[in-house]
Amino acid sequence: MNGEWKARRKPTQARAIATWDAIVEACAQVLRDEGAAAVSTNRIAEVAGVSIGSLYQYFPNKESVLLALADREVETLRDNLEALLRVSGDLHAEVVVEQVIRGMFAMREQHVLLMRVAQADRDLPDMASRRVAVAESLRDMVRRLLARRKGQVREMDADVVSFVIVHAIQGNLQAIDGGLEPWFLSKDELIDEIVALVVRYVRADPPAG
Amino acid sequence: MNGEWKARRKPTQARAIATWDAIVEACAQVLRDEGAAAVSTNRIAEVAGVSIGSLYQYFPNKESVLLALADREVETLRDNLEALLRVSGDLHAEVVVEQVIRGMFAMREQHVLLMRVAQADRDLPDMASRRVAVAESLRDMVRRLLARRKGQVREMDADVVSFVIVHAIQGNLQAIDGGLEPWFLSKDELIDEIVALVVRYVRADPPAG
Amino acid sequence: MNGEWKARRKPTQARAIATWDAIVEACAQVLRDEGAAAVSTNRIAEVAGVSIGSLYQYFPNKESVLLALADREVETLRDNLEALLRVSGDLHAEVVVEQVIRGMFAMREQHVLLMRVAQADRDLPDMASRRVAVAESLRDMVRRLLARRKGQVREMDADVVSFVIVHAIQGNLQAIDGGLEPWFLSKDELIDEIVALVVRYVRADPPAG
Amino acid sequence: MNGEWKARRKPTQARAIATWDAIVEACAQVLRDEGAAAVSTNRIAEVAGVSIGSLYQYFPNKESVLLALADREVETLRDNLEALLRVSGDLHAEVVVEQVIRGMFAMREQHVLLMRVAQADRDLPDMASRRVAVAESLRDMVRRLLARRKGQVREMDADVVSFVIVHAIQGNLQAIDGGLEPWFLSKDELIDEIVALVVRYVRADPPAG
DNA sequence: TATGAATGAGCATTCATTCAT
DNA sequence: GATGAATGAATGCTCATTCAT
Repeated sequence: MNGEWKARRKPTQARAIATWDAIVEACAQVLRDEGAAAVSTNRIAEVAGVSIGSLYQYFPNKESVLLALADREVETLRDNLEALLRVSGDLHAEVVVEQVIRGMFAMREQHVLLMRVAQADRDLPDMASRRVAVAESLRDMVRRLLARRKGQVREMDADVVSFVIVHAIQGNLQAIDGGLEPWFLSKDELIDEIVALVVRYVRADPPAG
Repeated sequence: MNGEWKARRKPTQARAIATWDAIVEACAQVLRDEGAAAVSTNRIAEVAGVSIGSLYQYFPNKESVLLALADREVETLRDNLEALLRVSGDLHAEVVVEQVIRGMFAMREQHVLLMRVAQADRDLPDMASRRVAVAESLRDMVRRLLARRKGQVREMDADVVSFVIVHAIQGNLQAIDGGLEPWFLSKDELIDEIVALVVRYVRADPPAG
Repeated sequence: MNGEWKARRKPTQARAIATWDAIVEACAQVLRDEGAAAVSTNRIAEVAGVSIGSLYQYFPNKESVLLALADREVETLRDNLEALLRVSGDLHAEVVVEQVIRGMFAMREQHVLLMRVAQADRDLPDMASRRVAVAESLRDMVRRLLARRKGQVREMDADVVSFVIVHAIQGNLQAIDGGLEPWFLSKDELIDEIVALVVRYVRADPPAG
Repeated sequence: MNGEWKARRKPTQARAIATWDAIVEACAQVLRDEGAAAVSTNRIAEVAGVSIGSLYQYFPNKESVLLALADREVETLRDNLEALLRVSGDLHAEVVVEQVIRGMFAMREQHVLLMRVAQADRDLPDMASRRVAVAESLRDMVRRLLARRKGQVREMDADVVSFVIVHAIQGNLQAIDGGLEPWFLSKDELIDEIVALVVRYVRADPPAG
């Protein structure tokens, strides 16, 4: 172990960049196809088609490769969220909520990887900040969506509500790709139900009486 | 690796049972006190005060020990849930929801262990069934609580709703003990907010018009 | 690296002792026959006819093997010195000095090993104490020899004189087995000359005038 | 490994000489500041501010760099000795002996580096010749000092005596900077005592009777 | 039945050296 | 000539598992 969890340097020469990317991508691939337990520097180098020495030229240790992968995934997650926000326009709340959830769902499928990385080394201190980054990005998106619909939703603390929503959705999505998908519930039905959960949570209360 | 994930046998003789328990407890202890990375058969045997040979007399491999521990924890989780149900009586919905969430929260704190085991070897196929067992137990509790309050809640599919509720809660609790607890939200406030989420989700809709 | 430089434990079972000894002896052999650069845990285990795992069962790291070897050599050095003292009887100073030097010389030849170990890892902090132990043992022997010949030698500080003598001899012996043996000087002539050096150093001064 | 232990060539162009020197100096620096274990071609090149490729342009392998450094140090040692001889003039024997020892001592302190190099790779065959060179230089100096004082010293074989003297001194100096400096003896006292050793060794014998 | 000595595949990491640019 | 990306053999060490006693 080493104490440095950052990549030694993000190289600038073309060939070096290719190697760097190949290593991170190989890490992704191994994690995706062979599971967290199979992630070893030797395997990564092998899959990357690169010598073990090259791997250590760019990364001071195994953890730093995982961290680099996590950063890459956080990056693309953010891009996806921006795209989602851009298209969500001024649609009605229920529609947009469904869109968001479907979006998160799609992202999840696409980013199981990130979750695996994040969990793969939960003892690794710097991984925590990546988990925070993911949560923050999602929460930020929800906050902005709600802000655009001031009239349609009840008065509430945007920070709190967005936190609860994001993690309620995450919890349900996680249940599914953790293999907990139940026989009585299709993926689409589940999404409809989560929409109901969220919409009921934020919609304006009926006038008392 | 071995292909068998079950304990070789749950022994019946008194001394053998003691040994078996000591091993599982040692596994729990190491996991709790030294972290998932420290869990090794040699360490478990050492902490259990048992020779490595004895460990392998009762368990065919490392994974089976973790599985046995998971089973033990699932068992006590179920007991805790039963207790919760017994005391929840006929309280008003909001009160009981809060109770349930606090209960789940307490259990989580108490059962971090189970979560750690469950995650510790997510590649281990048989661990999935334990995760299912946990989810099922929780869902069952929620279903029974809702059933007792037919009048206070809207018409709905108990299976679906209990699924969504359990995982919405789980997602939020997970966020907290994953270190995502945000500055703007105390644990108690979060619980209040989850109560709101659930209550709004299940409460009878106001008459249209 | 590990921080522990001691053998994990000196075993008591017969088979275990045999393994322990085989490892230390293999270390000696590699050091003697293949040089300090060839000393690796894998090579030691191989030469010992033992698996690498067994080596690490008894020694926490490479350095501790070298240290154990150093201790073994210090031990036999002490035994040799005791023997030398026992036979030196009440011989005349010059004779006994020659004997001592020949003794040290013989030991040196026999203990090149110890010197190699001691130097092999001079960065290893605990090795220093072994070097001290060697020097102390030799000095102690000289001190005792001088004490027995009070009348034949001048008045002097035994600590100081024994220190100077031991290292003067060591320096010359070292020169030889460091490959510095010169064409103009046979080993025997050198010994005679060192005898002269020491005898002249300690003999009673002629009465002034 | 390569079989060639000499520098590929000592370059003649100004810029090339600068590079060559930078590499040797960097080697010295690493050895001095970071210890023998830290000496690697990559580190040397880095400290020299030179690419690893350039290092291998001038030196066929790592050992040749150490050898070049050893040569440089032998060179300055010789210069120092010449200076010492020049100033020693016609002083009385005891005074000059003390001066010599102090001189050797100072040189040792200054040339720990050389000793470290010499020891750093004692398996390297060509390093032996550098050790010989050091010994020869010192012996030569002693021989010349004695020659100038023919009348004050006894009849003796200059080669033999100078050899014994040099290594007797070396042995004692080595003891000190090997960390064997004892509580009962200050550095100055030790030097006084070595002076006594040498003076008694070479002084004319009293007339028999 | 219990013990613990022994095994060895496997992992993270280093470093001397080469060679395309 | 200089650069530095790339190589890969080798090293220290861990840990699940077996088996003789």
